[in-house]
Parts: sequence; C-alpha cells; structure tokens
Amino acid sequence: MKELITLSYKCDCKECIIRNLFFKHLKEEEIDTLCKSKVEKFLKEGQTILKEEIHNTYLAYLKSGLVKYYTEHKNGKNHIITIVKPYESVSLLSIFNNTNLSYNISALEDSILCLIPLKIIKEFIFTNSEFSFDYINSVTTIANRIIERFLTLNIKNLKGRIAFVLLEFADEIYKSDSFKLPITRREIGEMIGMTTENVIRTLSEFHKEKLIKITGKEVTIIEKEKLRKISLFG
Amino acid sequence: MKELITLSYKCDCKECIIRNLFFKHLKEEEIDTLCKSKVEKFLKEGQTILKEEIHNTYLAYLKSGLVKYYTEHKNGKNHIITIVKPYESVSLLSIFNNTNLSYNISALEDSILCLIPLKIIKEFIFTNSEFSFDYINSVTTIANRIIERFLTLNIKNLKGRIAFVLLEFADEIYKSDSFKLPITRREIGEMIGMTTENVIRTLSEFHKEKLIKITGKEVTIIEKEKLRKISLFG
DNA sequence: CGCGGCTTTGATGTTCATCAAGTAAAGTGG
DNA sequence: CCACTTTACTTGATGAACATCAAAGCCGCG
Repeated sequence: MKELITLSYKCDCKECIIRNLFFKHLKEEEIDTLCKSKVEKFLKEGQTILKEEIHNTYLAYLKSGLVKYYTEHKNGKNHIITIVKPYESVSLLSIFNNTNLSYNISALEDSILCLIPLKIIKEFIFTNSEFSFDYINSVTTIANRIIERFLTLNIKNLKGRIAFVLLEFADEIYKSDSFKLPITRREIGEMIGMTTENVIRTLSEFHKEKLIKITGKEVTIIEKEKLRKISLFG
Repeated sequence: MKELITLSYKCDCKECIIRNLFFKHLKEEEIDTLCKSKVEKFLKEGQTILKEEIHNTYLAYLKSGLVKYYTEHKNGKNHIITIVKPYESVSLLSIFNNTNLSYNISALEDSILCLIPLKIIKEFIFTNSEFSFDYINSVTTIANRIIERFLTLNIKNLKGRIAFVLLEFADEIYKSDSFKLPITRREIGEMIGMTTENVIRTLSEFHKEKLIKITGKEVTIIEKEKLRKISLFG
C-alpha cells in the first residue's frame, strides 16, 4: 500500500506546466528540478503578499484562484496593474532587476501561488535556449499588453473606461457575459483611474439604460455591442 | 596605401556595442556577424519610420541623434511613449510578437538607427545564453521603466506633469539644467497627456514664478528643488 | 448590537479641455 | 528675396467632465 502510493507519485508540475507558455520547452529532468524546488503558497481570499517577500527570490506564478497585482502610493491611493488568472505569471516584469515601486499581490479568491526560485529560472536560461526564447516572448507579450492597456485607457472618458473594464471581465477573465465581480467598486476605480463614486454612478447609469444588469456584485451584460461601442468611442 | 586602409579596417560595432547593456557578452565572432548583417539607416530630423517598415524584421537601435517612439490613434491624437537616446533600443518590446498598436519612430534630430535583423538576435538567443540573460534583463528593465512612468504620471496634476517632464529632460536626456527642447509644446502634451494650451500656460506660469526660464525652446531650470517638489506632490 | 467598510445619491467646486482669435515663426514657391 | 501658407505659440473666456464633500443606508462580523 505504502509502496503503491510512492510508486504512483508523480510530479504534478508535468500536467500543470504543459498549459503554460514559457515552460513548454523544458525537458523532463528540468521539470523534475523545477518541481522539487518550487514552493506552493496558499493564499486565503484577502490575504496579501508584499513585494519584498518574494522579490529577488521567486518567480511567482498563479496556479489557481484569482489575484490582483497592484502598487501602493504614499498618499494611500493604489493602482491595480492587472488581475491575474491561473496559469499566468505574477511577477514576470520585475524579475532580475530592482524597481522602486512595490508591486504587491493580493488574493481576490482563495488562491495557490507557485513560487519558483529565481536561481532555477536563471539556470534554465543558461542551459536551455528554447526556454530563454519562450521566456523572452512571454515577457515582451505581457509588457506589451500592460502598456497597450494604459494607452487605451488614457484616451477614454469614464463611461468608456467602465465599459472597457466590464468587457475585460466578460471576455478575458470569466469568458461569460454573466459573472460575479471579484472586486469592490473602489478597486474597479483603482483599475481604471477613477473615483469610487463615479464608478458607482456610471454602473448605475448603465443599469438604468439597460446595457447591463447589476445587483451587488452580480453582473450580466445585456447590450454587449452597445457596450463595445461605448468602450471604443467613449 | 590601399592595403593600409584595408588593414586598418575594423568593425565599428566593436566600439559601439561595448557601451551597451545587452551586447556585452557577445563573442568576437558574433560581433563580426552582427556587424556584417546590421543595416544603418540615416534619419533626417522630422523623418518618420512607420512601425510596419521594421516590425518583425529588425531590432532597431539608436546610434546617434534623438528619436521619439510613439503611437497614433484613429482620432489623430498621438501618444509619445518615450524619447530614445543613443545606445538605447527603440523596438525592444514589440519584438517577436505582434501587437495591434503601431509604434512609430520619428527623428527629433538627425539620427542614425542601427537595424539588426531579428534572425540574428534569435540566433544569439539560441547560441549564447549569457546574451539571452542580458537581453531578458534589458527587456524587463525597459518595460518596468515605461510602466512606472505611466503609474507616476497618472496620479499627477498638470503642474506636476510639466515639472516631471522638465526634470526628465534635465536629468535623463541632457544631463544639464539648461537645454533646448527637442519637441514642440504639442508634443510635450503628447508625452504627458495634456493639451497644447495647458502645456503653454503651465510653462508660462513656471516662467513667471521664476522656477524656470523659457524663451522659445531654450529652457533653464532655476529652482530645481521647488520643481522637484511640484513634480512629487503635484 | 454597534462598528467599520462598502455602497449609494445629491450638491458643490475645481481642474482641465475646448473654443476662439490673434501673433510669431518657419517653410514654400515664384 | 518677398508674398504666401502653414505650423507653432500664446492668451482669454467658457463649459464640461470629473473629483470632492457630505450624509445616509446597508451588510457582515466580532
């Protein structure tokens, strides 16, 4: 019995990692190395990891749940950079270099983070060129997406921003036009640079105009095409 | 005589590249390869290269001069992402992956771009792991800087933004508190998300308050510490 | 039950974009 | 080199968009 369990043991990274972009070219033995050195960290909803705790030590990776990746400013105003879904990296950008801003991670649902020692990543970069290439592609893609998002948001008015973020939730995070908001109204504001009050006002307007149905955190998008137009031209 | 010239020929990349971050670990023969396959492109002040012209073919690199890296929106509004100094990369972020936004390059002074075929870069990534590592560091550093800049600007008011951009010119581009603006007032607006009129108004205010001296494009920063405070808290 | 955080609505004020109109500077063609 | 056109710069007036302030209801939690 005991032996059976031992025999049936296999590294779960093999399954997990397949789904990922930049680990696809790791060899069997490399995945074993990865698997042995990785640390899984369970985060309860609401729990936060300050950047310093993992910075310069681990590459953080979301295995399950949902987390936000955000900065804190001295004046108490936060800015949510992105909401991270499973199988996405949380700390790609700041790896291997210091930055002044602290990017923190906070769980929006119970989540499991996979922490991979940077030492191992660095090793792979030096020994597996296909990995390096995949890694570079991932980094540039993520960076581009974040920058594009900033540029896009910057030219939108409040209605456009709310429409934009609703479509983000529907199309990118939940793949459904009905979903439960994982964040507060204030946090929506922190995602798109507007005040809590105006987030609420705009959501209410959309509700009254029957573009969406929103009660508490439950959202249903009704007039998706109109919303898309508002997002695009607003 | 002729032979002498031939003998004294050496690849100028060897000198040029030393100064650079992510080419420092290329071997002699790799630099030769690089040198032979690179293309230099002269850009006259005001001349523009549309993204499509180099996208997916070259890594662009500024050898001398000054260029802006910007996006065009349908509504005619542009957004300057960054001003690029010599020995900085112009197209790092979009390399190896497609993006919808078109990032164009336009010369603010007569400039020389060094275009390196992506094929070569890719080759180096696959054959020189130290290069890969340096490259990853560069990409993440650049991405971080751009993102930090967006976050920083977003929470500033108009005065804070103008102060910020003036300090950028002084400290990062010209390394001097006296300089000639390489761009128009409209373009300053495109760098920090404000209208031409308000750029002018704010610059005039700073002039009246004797924080700076500005006549035409000539700028001298007088009260640097005050400007810093405005940038920080504005 | 009461406290704190979230949500909501209305009233008020500020910041900033827009509009207008004129001057200066720079490029263009005869 | 001068008239002509265009682009850049400047200032003031107006209005819209948005933040801020205030007050109250709601909900979950110790």
